[in-house]
Amino acid sequence: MKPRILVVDDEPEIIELVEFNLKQAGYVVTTAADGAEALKKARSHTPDLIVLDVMLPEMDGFEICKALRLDAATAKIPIVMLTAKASEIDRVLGLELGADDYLTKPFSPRELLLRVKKILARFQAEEKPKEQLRYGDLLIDLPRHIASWKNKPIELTATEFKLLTVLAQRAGRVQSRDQLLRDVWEYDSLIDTRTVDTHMRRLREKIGPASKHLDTVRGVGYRFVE
Amino acid sequence: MKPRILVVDDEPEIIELVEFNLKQAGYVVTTAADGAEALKKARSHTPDLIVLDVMLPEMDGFEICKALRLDAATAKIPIVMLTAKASEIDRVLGLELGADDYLTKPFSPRELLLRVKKILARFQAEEKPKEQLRYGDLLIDLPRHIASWKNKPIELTATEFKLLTVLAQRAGRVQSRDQLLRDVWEYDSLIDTRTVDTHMRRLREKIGPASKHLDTVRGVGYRFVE
DNA sequence: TGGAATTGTCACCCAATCGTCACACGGTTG
DNA sequence: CAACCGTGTGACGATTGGGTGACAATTCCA
Repeated sequence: MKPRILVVDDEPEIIELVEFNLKQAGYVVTTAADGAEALKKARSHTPDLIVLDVMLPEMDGFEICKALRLDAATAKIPIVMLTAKASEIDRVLGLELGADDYLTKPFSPRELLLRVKKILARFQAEEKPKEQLRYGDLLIDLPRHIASWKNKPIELTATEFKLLTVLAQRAGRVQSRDQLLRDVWEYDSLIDTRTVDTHMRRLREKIGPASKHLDTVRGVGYRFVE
Repeated sequence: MKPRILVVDDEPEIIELVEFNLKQAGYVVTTAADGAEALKKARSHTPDLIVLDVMLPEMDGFEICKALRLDAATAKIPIVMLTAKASEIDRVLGLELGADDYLTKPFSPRELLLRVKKILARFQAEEKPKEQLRYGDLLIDLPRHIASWKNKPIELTATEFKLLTVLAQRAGRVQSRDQLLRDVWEYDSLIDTRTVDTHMRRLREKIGPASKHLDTVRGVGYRFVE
């Protein structure tokens, strides 16, 4: 699963440069041009890391950083700040803002990649994602990529498995179709299709009795219930 | 409601000084002289903030800090560290320990008060948009998209749920029909319909006894009362 | 290369849900 | 006391959202 990175900058050239290099390196990149957009996307996409320029119109990087830290949904996302002045560094890394790393402009793409990689490694090591999810007779084994019901394996395709996994990992919480399209399909969806529904149907067929875990919440999305 | 502060130090004079000043400033103060006592009181009192000396016999401040962070019951309590050496500051504030602020000894009471006040303000601001709303026996769980009365789930449609949510989030304040149309239906219309009324009726029917929370304010709109 | 498996999209259908209306009710006003 | 206004209520037709089957495109794999 590729790490997702949100890049926040108002200068299109910088965005392009950063986006290109990060994508090249195998990350999934979203971008935002201002504070409001950044906060919104940080909330909805829950990226694994945020690259944040200090110099922004309206709401500056400091404020965005603070706002991100205050929201439980985004508080733990590591932040790399892009700053023009060396004098800002203390503030950036300090208590008040708590960014996780910084780069002074101009910076080399290689350098950025190094930092990003380092930080992601640190944070990934920190949180050990569960390798197995068990709900009653349903067992989902992430590394083996196997789901089973009463110890009998269920044949699932890659997409179906991922869909089930994403839902199970957020057990209890309703996931909108948009969210699922993003997290399972890595679309930046604006399109309206029945794709999610169809896959839910196939998934339900295949997992048979275990489909009691898969709730439809009309008008909202789907939910995995325990 | 006065914020509660736990002060941990082994020197009686310091304790006395700090306690006096904090009480003077309107805080409720508890004290602890060693690590074991500190952890115990942090657990049982769940203070809003902890003032923690680094230099302690047996278990030092670093260890206490770590222990506090590891226990879910105390992990989120902000900590102000008292430290003798400037060289320790990095470690205190760093990822490993994650204290929220520090003071180097000797410090002035005024300074301590300032820090405490600042941090408490920050954490109060953090009172984020809640994920759950509870009013007596009525529970509204936003991410799960479930409302329940005395732990028994209430079947609500998407619109009804949103209506209830919007009213509950603005509990106490009257919402006009126009406001509700905007916030729940995302209409920008000035049209005059009985839509809101009808949905209020359906909502009241479904939530049964909990409808005592839903007031009609004649000529104005509706209000959620606690 | 060719057949099988997988995937995304579409058209259709049905039930749940929604918005609206006509009317009933009750408090308010003159 | 009667007209009036605002809200509650019951009913109904329209709309919507999601399940379903089918199909073509794509990928996979031998």
